[in-house]
Amino acid sequence: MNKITIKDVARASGTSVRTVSRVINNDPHVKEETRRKVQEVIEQLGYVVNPIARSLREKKTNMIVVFVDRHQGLYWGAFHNEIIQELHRLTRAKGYRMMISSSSADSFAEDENDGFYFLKNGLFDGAIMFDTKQGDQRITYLKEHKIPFVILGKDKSNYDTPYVDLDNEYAGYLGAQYLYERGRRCPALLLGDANFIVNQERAAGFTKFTREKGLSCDTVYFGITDMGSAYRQTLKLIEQVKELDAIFISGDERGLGVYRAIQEKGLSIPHDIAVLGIDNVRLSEYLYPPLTTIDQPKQAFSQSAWDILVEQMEQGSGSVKRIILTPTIVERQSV
Amino acid sequence: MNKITIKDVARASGTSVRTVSRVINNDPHVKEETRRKVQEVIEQLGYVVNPIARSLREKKTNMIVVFVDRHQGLYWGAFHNEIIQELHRLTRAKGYRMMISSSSADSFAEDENDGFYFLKNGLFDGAIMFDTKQGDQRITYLKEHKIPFVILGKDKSNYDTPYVDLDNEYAGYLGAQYLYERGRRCPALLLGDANFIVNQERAAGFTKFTREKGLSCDTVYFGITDMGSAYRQTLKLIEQVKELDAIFISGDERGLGVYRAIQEKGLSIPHDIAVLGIDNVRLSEYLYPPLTTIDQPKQAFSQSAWDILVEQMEQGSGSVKRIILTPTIVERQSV
DNA sequence: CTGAAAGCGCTTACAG
DNA sequence: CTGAAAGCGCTTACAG
Repeated sequence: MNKITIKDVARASGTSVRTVSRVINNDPHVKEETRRKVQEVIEQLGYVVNPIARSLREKKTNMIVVFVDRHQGLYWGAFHNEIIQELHRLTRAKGYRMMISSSSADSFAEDENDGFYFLKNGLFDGAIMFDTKQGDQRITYLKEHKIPFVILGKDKSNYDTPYVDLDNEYAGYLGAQYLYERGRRCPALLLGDANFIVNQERAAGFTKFTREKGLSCDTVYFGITDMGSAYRQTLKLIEQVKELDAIFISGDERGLGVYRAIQEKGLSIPHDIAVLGIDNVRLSEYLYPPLTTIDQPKQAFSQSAWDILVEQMEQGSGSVKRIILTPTIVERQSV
Repeated sequence: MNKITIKDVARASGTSVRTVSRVINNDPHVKEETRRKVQEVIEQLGYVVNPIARSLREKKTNMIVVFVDRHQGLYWGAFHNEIIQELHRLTRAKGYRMMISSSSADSFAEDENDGFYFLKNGLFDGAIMFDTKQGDQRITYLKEHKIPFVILGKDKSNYDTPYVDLDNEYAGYLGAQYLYERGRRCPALLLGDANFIVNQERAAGFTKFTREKGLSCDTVYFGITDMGSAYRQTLKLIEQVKELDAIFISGDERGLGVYRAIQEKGLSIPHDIAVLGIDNVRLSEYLYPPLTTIDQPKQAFSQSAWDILVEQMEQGSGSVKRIILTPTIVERQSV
């Protein structure tokens, strides 16, 4: 641990703490000669400012958190990964630092261990939240305490929370429609945890379309949270529903499970059963056959979220903004 | 931002700051009545301790970082993901908090934006480092400043750095041997960045075996850092080397690329070309056919690293420990 | 069992 | 252009 403080620098350079602070912070009101002298000493002593002391004083840490929840035992998947990468770039460019911590809608209140704890105490200037749930208490907290934040996802419980999200209902609708136009009449939709808003919306859009067309096959399955359950559910579906001709899987990574099940049964994609994903992560392209999927524009997602957050942090709240991105299909060879 | 401080609590409860501090920290020397009173006020005011002030005073933050470097544009893959998950569990159980930040061997020195910056200034009590390189300057820094750390990987430049690593040379050897025993005589090894020690070792082990057996096919390719390059390299290999009968791919995720290339060429796994991975992450099981791979014991990895780190943080340096884990093969159906 | 006070390492009105 | 001093919110010898 470094022990040299601003005081040591002041002493060694024959100036005062105030002056050293000035040069550290690039205040122009310092004589060139003094500045050089101080800088020399800083170099020599290997002084670095203590961000903790600075934060205590400034009430600002220049750090933001992104919260992720656990998914099927893992903290995040390929989609989170790509967003986080983008966010990293963005925050750095603005002189902020970003950390990742885990936090869950369910445990935030009492759990001193939930990463949300940090936020309560001002360790961060703002937060980006993945994986919020219906009626998420954390959102209430953030709003009450006027802490800058933005949700990656949707908030149905409040009108005045900033978020950026895919139009998930449309994604469900679009997927069903795309499959239908390609002649599929008996699609099944596989979805994650029913408590996440995103899944409810995708289900709604999907069902909306199948009802419009009066399809008798319009089953949606929740709780498909990982490759394993996708695999097992697909196997079961193949055995039980004779007319099955398409699987619409929420989350391309989980698509691996459905691919394996179909291929193991000696069936062919897309000839016997078409597969359509949602996400368009890097691996989607390397499934065989390459996966046709609904794109979530990762770049736009990150950029929008960051813009919304920065605005709050730098000019106080202001007007709250919500951004809804429209999904598009990336055609490859699985449908 | 919360504005209630320990002073407010003291005033409102008719006690002193000292006493409030005592109850916050569960000091037994407080009259039961006083404690209750204080706790009531804390509840009522919604007071939470400010960890920044506490850290400044205590010179200890109870936070640790895990550093990850960028890989082919992404910050981490499935393997990192699983380790990080374990680490999360472990740190929480001990009352520490863990954050993830990005840092690279190349940019740490000047780059104020490199996550390593935090460490220099005492924001963390210790560090867990992924992705160190040969002659990594960060290690020198950590040692000089006596900051607790542990490497997930190896350090060839120093004798006295704590790390936990897979026996990567043996992993390379074992893979070649396994393939050989199953009748494969012309394997190719696909590896990531040649600057990472792990890749050099795997190459060495592989070559050691092929030389022992006098195989004429013993090519190793570096720079296969993602699914895309694995895909392209495999395609090229199939076209150019007629006898090719096995691909040994470092990193199961990249295996997706080799699978696609082989299947696209109308070849069959393992009949025409066997595929062997290293990692054993969750998705390995869902490739089709399920991937035979060399296991990295994630649980042992995390537990060992954590133990080493905690020991340093809690009882000062002490003796430095290095742990080498022995890889084993997980047989599935791709060889 | 309880309190007054110093100090952790900074920044910033306020003077000069 | 430069400095002495207060204060950010805690913890902890030191007294009592």
